[in-house]
Amino acid sequence: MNICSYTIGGMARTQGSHSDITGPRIRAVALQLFAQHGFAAVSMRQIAKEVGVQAGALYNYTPDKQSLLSTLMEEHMRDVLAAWQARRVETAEAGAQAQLENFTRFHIRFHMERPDAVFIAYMELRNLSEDNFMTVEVLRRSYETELQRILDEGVASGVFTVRDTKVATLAVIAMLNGVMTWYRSGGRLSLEEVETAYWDMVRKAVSG
Amino acid sequence: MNICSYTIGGMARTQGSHSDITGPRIRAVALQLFAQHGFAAVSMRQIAKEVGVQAGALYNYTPDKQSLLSTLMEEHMRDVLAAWQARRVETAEAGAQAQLENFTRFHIRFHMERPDAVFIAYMELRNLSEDNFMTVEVLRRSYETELQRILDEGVASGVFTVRDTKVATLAVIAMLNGVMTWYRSGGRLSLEEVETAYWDMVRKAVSG
DNA sequence: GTTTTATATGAACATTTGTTCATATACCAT
DNA sequence: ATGGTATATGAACAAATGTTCATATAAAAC
Repeated sequence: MNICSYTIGGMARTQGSHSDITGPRIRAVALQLFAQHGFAAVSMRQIAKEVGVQAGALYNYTPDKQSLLSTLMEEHMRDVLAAWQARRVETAEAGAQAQLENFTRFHIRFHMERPDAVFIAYMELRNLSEDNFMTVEVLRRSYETELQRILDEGVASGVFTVRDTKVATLAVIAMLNGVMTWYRSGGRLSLEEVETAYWDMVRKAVSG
Repeated sequence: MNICSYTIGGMARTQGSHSDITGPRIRAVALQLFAQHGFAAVSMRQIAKEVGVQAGALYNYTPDKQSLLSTLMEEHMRDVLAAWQARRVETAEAGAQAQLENFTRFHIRFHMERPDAVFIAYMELRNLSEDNFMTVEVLRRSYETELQRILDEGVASGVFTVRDTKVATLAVIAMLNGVMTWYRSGGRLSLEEVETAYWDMVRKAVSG
C-alpha cells in the first residue's frame, strides 16, 4: 500500500551497527587523522569515510568537531595520570633516584605506545575553547607536578643538585617527549636501549 | 565619453603600494597567523585582511598557499644555519665544552627571538609537499649535525661521556626547544638565567 | 509478533575555501 | 607630458566545509 517510498539502497540503520563499536571507532579514526594531518585539516567527512559511515552519523557521538578533539585530549591526559598513579606505587617507598628512573622509563614507554595521542595533546591545544583548554592544562600540570615532586624530594635529600626544579621538570619532560619525534621500532635501537640512554642523561643532568 | 565605467571606490593599485613593503608584510602576517592558529586553520582572506589588502593580491607574492608556508620554513632554517655559522667562529679554536656552551646559549637565545618561526618549523612539516619537506629536513639535519660534531669531538677528547651522540644530539635539542613552550619575558627568570640553567643541565647530561 | 528505541542515511543549508582574471590605477623612466 | 610596468581591486568559480533534519531501518524489549 505504500506506493511512494521505494527504498532503492539501504538508507537507514545498518546491520550490526552498535554505538559500543561505532563510538570507539570514530574516536580512534579521528585520533589518527588529527595526528597525521592536524585538526583543522581533517574534515568530518574524511573521518566518516574512514569509519565507513556518513558524516551525519558522527553527530550521534559528538555535539561538534571541537568536542571530538577535546574528548580525545582529556581522555589521553586522564590515561597518562591513571597509568602513572598505578606505576608510581612500585617505587613509592624508594629513594628519589629510583623514583626518577621509574618515572623516566614509564614516560618513554607509555608515550611511545600512543604517539598519536601525545602529538595531539601537545600540538592541538590552540584549537580548544578556553574551557576545554583549561581542563587539559590542569591535567597536564598535575602530571608535571608528579615529576617536580620527585625532584624536590631528591634535592631535599641531597641526591639531586638542581637550582630550579620547575625549570628542570619542564626540561626533562621536553627531552623525553623528543623521543617520539624520531624513534621508530625496528630501528637501530630497541626501546629498552632508548630508555636506558635517556635515563642516563636525565640522571646526570639532575645530579651533582 | 566613457559612460559605463563609473568607478565608485578605488579599485586598483593603491597609493604607496610597493612590493618591497607588501611582500615582507605578507610573510610576517602569515608567520604569525600560522603559528597562532595553524596552517590549515588560516585562510588567505584572513592573511589579506591583516595585511590590509584583498586576497587576490597575495598571489602576486606566492603561487599558492603552501608555497607561502614552505618559504617561511626554509627562510627560518637558513637563518638559523647562517646565524650559527657566524657565531660558531667565536669558539672555533676552543675545546668541546666551550663549543657546547656556545651552541646551547646560541640556540636558546636565537630561537627565543623567533618563537613563531620555530613553532611553525617544527609543527607544520606535515603540511609540506614531499619536495618541500625534504628541503627543510635537509637543513634541519645539517643544523643537528653541528651539535653532533661538537659532541663527537668532546667524546674523542674525553671531556664528554655519551654512549650515543646521535641520541644525545636529539635529546639536547628537544630539551632546549622546550624552553619556547613556557618561557615568557618578564617572568620569574631572565633569559640569561634560563640560558645558564639549561647550560648547567646540558653540561652535566653529557659529562661523566 | 508488536512496539519502542537506537542507529544510520542522504539530502539540504549557508558559509567558507583557494585560486583566477579582467581591469584599474599608481609609480617610474623617458 | 607620455607611455610602460608594477601593484592592487573586486567579482567570479567550483569545491569543500560543519551541521541539521526528516526519515528509514535494525535491534532490543515486551
